[in-house]
Amino acid sequence: MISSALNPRAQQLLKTLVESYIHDGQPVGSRTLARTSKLELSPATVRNVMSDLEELGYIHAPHTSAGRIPTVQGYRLFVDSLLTVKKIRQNELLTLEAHIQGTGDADRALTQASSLLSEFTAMAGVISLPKRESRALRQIEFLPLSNQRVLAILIFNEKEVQNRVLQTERDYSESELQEAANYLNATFAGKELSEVRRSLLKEMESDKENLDRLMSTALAIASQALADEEPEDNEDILVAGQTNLMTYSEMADMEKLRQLFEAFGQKRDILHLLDRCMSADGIQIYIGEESGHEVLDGCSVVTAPYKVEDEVVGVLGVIGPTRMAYDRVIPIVDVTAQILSAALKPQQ
Amino acid sequence: MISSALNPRAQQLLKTLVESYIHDGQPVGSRTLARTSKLELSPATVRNVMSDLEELGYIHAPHTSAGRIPTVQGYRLFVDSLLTVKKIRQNELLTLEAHIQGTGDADRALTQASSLLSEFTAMAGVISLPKRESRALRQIEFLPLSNQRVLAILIFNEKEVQNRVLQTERDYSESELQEAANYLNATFAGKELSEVRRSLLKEMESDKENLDRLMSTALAIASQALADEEPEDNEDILVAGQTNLMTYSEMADMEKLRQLFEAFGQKRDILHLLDRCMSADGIQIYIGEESGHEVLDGCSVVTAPYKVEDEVVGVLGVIGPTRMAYDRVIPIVDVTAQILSAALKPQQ
DNA sequence: CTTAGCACTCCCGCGCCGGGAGTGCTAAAT
DNA sequence: ATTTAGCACTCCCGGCGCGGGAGTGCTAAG
Repeated sequence: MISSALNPRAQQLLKTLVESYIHDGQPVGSRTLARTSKLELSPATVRNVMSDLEELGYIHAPHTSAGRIPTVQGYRLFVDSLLTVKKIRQNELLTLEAHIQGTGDADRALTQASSLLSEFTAMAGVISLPKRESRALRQIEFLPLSNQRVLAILIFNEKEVQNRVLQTERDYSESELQEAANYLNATFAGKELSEVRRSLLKEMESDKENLDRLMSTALAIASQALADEEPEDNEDILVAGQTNLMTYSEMADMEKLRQLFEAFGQKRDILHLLDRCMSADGIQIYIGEESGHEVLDGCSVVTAPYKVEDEVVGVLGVIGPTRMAYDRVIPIVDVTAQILSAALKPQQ
Repeated sequence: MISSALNPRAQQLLKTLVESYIHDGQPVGSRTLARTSKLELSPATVRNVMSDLEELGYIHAPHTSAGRIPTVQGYRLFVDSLLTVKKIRQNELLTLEAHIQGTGDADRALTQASSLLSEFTAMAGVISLPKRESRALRQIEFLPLSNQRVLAILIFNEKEVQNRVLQTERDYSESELQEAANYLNATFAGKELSEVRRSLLKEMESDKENLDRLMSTALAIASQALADEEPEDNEDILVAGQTNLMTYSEMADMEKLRQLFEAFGQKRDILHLLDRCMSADGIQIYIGEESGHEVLDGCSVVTAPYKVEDEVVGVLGVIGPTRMAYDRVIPIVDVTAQILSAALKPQQ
């Protein structure tokens, strides 16, 4: 038995083993490993080291007489301290800049990011939509519809528009609504949404009796229009290139793949995972079971948060088989996050 | 050789054969067929008939000594003139009504329709979004943004809201925009979009010189705001439950399935197919290669158009393996289309 | 501690074989 | 003339055994 801290030679061998397995997907034996690693060792020596590595849980053999493949723990050690990441390719960098930074449209930038991630890695690209916290109400409009319904249009910040149909207790005339809107705009424009809600409530509480008709109308409708922020809508993700995953032999199990795709569709699980990555402020990697989600068994997730004005607002990344080219994927995810952050910087 | 019109007995046998194959997915032999069909015939007689059916191209044997399976032509004859469709199940009917008709929201009704189609058939549900032709402009609003950009909000019909960011030649003040909007609303509200565009152009042409500042502002911005209708946006489809397809053994070919999913993602091909179904005004079925799209090889598509005010505005349907329970699927698609049509009827 | 040698294990592809299912043909029966 | 029984034949499919190859663990020598 050997001390559980690995000596440099064992590390080097583990590194080459993982690289070799990632490269061609087959268990690596002592002979190949002896040849591939720069160390001048005989297969027999290598075998001894491999035996130790197995005992420590970094690699394991699928059966008695096959080579070894990395365990999750092995991958973990590999990405944490053995990996030498490559530089991102020049043309990839240029394409990312052109397609993400180029467009002024934030939504489009997100879509592009996810889609380019999937394209460059040949796996699935994911991105969580930015949480928009400080939404200043800029303007509010009401339009009467038939049957006691009112269309409310809310405009936030620069150019975010939201509209919803309200069911009201009676029909309102156009001018009535116009007045209400005018009042609300005068009172609340430029204020934070949460603040608006608060003062709205206060106002309704306090002056209950001596409200004039106009104000009571305005408040009644406004409170409904601003009621609960749509709960799920901003909790959302974009997935691109999921079909890429179908080309990997390790994803051949149709039923497991189905469940994975299902998870992409439901978005819930994936979203939770991405949310967890928000806290860390660099590259975050979940290998296989580490994610804690059954469906991601056999998959790894590489993510990086992206920021607006130095505050993390979302996460992007890729999902693919555990056996992925981390040395290429990591810089791609990293750079994409940076470029996206730059692209989302509010104009001047 | 037998006359190419099938005698009743051959038809009956073909019918039972297809039913049997659809039911358990295995080539049907003469013995089973003789037993299953209500006709009192010996396997030998059945074999003779089967031989004829094969010669006519309705069935074929995967290899010398397996039973027969229907060809595309066989399926075609089956659905065209042999099939006896079942009644839709009561609980399915109720669920459809509750979830599609129940909600007042048109968008939600479409999503529900597609998703219920997939749920009830255990295949993929598709629906093409309704083409909205007569879009009366109801109101138009402008808001100034930074850097010579203007946010235009267009409201159509009842409650359709659209917004776009315009790049203008100079900055406009809020009041300037307000005036322009007022003018436009007064002039064009309630008119057809196409008509608005036409008179807008005419006005710009004719009075070029003696326009006052207000009108020229209004026209300049409006022409841009209404410029080209977003070209692709309404050309869209919803797909639900594609993962269902992964459970069918006939979809086991991963690469083909990948291409199919890719087609769902691109939407182009599927959309074209659905568009073709718009013309027919009842159930439309494409079996296997009949669709003309390579990716749909081995798949069948069952569609029905849905209407608003007696005019076809879209198509819904399901996509699944050619070997599907047509007798159950057809009424489901049919009824769903009817319920959706009813649900989309403009209120009162 | 490293290495050569060696016996051993296990997978994998291959060919073989026998059973089962279903066919087509022929000749007899209706 | 159609239907049917009988029969030989074909083909798939699963199981089996076999040999080769790859890789291991152990032992003993360097």
